Amino acid sequence: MQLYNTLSGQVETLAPSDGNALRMYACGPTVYDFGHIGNFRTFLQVDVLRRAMRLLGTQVRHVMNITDVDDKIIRNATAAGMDIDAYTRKYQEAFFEDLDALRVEHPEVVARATEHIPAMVALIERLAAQDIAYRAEDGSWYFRIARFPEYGKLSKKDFSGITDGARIDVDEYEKDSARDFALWKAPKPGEHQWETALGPGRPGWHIECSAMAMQYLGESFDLHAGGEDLMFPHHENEIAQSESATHRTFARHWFHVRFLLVEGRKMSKSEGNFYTLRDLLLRGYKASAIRMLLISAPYRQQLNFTFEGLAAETIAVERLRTFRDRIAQTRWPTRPTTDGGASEIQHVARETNAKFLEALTDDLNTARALAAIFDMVRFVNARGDAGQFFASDQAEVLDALAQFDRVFAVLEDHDAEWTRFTLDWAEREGKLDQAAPEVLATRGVTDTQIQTLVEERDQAKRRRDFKRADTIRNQLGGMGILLEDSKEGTRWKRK
RNA sequence: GCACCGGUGGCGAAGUGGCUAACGCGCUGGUCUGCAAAACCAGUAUUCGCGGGUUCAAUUCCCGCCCGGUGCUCCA
Repeated sequence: MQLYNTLSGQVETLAPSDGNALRMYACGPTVYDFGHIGNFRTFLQVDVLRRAMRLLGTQVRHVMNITDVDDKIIRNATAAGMDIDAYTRKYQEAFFEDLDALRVEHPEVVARATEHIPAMVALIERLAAQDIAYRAEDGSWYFRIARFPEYGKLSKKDFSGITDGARIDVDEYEKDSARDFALWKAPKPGEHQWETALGPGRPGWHIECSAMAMQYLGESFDLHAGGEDLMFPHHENEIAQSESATHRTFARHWFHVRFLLVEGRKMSKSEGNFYTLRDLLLRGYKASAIRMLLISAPYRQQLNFTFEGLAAETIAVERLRTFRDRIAQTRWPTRPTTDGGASEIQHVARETNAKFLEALTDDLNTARALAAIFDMVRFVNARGDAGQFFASDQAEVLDALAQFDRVFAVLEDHDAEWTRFTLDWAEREGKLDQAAPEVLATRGVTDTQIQTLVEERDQAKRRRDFKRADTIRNQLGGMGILLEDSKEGTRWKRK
């Protein structure tokens, strides 16, 4: 795997340093609200990376944190009159449901900040022992940036002008240098706090990732991932804390996912283009199409998320599924002459596999990987139409699709389940009015009902009662069902 | 303002110092079909934000400008 490393600014080989599992840490969500598509682009790209590594035969030990205590959580929980645990639990559950809907593999370890306070305290004490961490008058602890000359090496910033000792009161905390960042925050009245050797309070934001990453992956590990915004200050601070404490390289490889645009603009609530996954599912977009769109452009590219694009990916996913079904379900003829060698189609399937892997290992070029698959689809479909596809070709083509799907994970159709799940959720939350009418129309329709109508139409077709057959097709169409007649019978799918 | 990314057809996007500028979607025409759907075939950017430069040759390298994004203390 050749992967761009933010730290070096170069594309480098990514491999486990110890020859075993790739040890990777990815910054997870702050659970104060439902995840939006921007969050999920990052989680999906990390998913593509870990799936690609596994496809290459590398095991992965992936740790993800859940930030379940921070300013926003405290603010929102207080406003809701809730304990922070009760408040964050809801969003944690929702987060994992959303990951499942998007078929994002769960990390091997999920680490909650509130469950790792002792590890954070120990790390701060380790820094305090070197006088790198210091306690301010109010009881907060800060990291002395002047003691870490390499500060800025990840984000390529020059902080050499930072002077130590100048007392600047930039906010309500007192610190020695304006750039010094909080390791531990003294409690404010009524706030959730922990009694520790450092005094009462709660952790600063950055310390959790350092402490938990090192707890589960060791002081030095292979890869650290996150959204591009986290590069500074979050990741820079993690490096400073960790490397000051251990005098070892924290993470060797840094993976940052570029932000997406929505309809050509940055996504923000004030722009009115801010979407959670659930918003999109309620509008009738399929989870698989959302996954496909968010991973179709390479992670270093600023993807422009549009509804037109989402509709396009819905169709693209459908085309791949239709192709897979066609190859798998058709009774293909036996190859007339067998010279023992691989057929042209078998060659194409193998070449597709090779191109697919080559694209992925080239800095996760998902766009090129997809192009390889679609080239095969077009070629094989054409041969199939021409009667030049044989039963002996089936396995290798399906193999290529399977390999593709180990990374892209869009061929299995769980879309209707997740739409139904989201509708049930919306009903409980009193948000059903946000669902698109077409989505609501499909809601009560069961597979059995559809099957009955499909059979009735087939019978009508057999007695050449096309008027009746078309009536039923229209009826099904109104229920969001699309029919496909073929020699093997009638297939249906939800739009 | 400073730093770093990016601007490729109707939309999303790959890519390269010189071969017909991938792929997906859309659109137009055709084949197939009871009609559709699916699938296939053909067509759909003389051109890669704008201006200048380097070069035998630039979309690809350099400079300037315009536009978008990110960071500059807690937003994936």
